[in-house]
Amino acid sequence: MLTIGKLGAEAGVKVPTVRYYEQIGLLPKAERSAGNQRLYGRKALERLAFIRHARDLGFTLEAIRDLLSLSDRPDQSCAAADAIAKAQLAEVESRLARLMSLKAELERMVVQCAGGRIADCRVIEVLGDHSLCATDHRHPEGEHIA
Amino acid sequence: MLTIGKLGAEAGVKVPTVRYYEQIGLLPKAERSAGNQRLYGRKALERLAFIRHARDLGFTLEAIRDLLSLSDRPDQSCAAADAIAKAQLAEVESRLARLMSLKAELERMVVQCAGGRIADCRVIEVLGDHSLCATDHRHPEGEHIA
DNA sequence: CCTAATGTCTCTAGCAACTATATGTTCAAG
DNA sequence: CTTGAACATATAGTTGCTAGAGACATTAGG
Repeated sequence: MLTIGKLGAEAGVKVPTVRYYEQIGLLPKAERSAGNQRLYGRKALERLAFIRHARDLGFTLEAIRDLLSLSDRPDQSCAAADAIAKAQLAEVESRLARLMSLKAELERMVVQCAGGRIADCRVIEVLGDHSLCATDHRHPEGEHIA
Repeated sequence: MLTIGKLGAEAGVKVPTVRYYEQIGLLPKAERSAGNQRLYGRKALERLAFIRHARDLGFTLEAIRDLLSLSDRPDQSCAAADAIAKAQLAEVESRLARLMSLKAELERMVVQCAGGRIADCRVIEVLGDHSLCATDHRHPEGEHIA
């Protein structure tokens, strides 16, 4: 049996985060020792590693909640899990596309800064006037990049 | 003079967000009409557009605060603005790199899902076992992608 | 066996950057 | 002159944690 600290270290998750996951119901309530400390077995470690890994991949906790509830019922079709992963992939792709154009714009901003005065600063100038953009970053619905 | 709604529409920023920016001091306190409604001129619109655009580029409000205070004193060197933009560029590049490897992994996850049962689901399997990753996404310091 | 250090417990509050909700006031159109 | 949209304030909620306070548990050293 692992204490919360060992568990966190094994899974690469901080202790308060583990408690937080329990609090919001992503992890089941842990067994307790005689002295009221949380104790975890191998199953909890696997579940936490799953969560950690999915977070790394950019899944939201809500998506992870869905994936976990799917994997808790292993005899159903994998279509739902596939759909979640595909949605995640689509989101990653769109973030990628946006970031690439941002990178291009930032590079344009940065090149010409050779110590001039602010008044001539390309950075400030570009930021002040959207029409100088090469690409169009308008968002459909208040969506901002993270 | 524009009311807050027109201003927001012009700049592509929602009304509560404009008020929020005023509250945290990114925008100066607006003039008020006889009936206590905020009124904005062209300068405020430009400042808001600047903020909006910088947010689109992924700058934090703190970075934007710095950029704004730089542009308020236009006779200094543009080195500081350049540094902020370069830091932003570096961050964008690192996000890009991570996202590209995530994309690859998600694609690997998704391909093999042809309606099998959850028990054999590649999505769940890959998420459950980090060792199946082609690439290594471990973070140096608890840093998670947004 | 005792002590000191570390680890754990709960609870609350804070972070970014907004967004939503509730309740009330002002303004412009018909 | 009335109605309804747009405005005002204030508070609380969102996501995914992180940090702090103050008290109890456990473990390693002497």
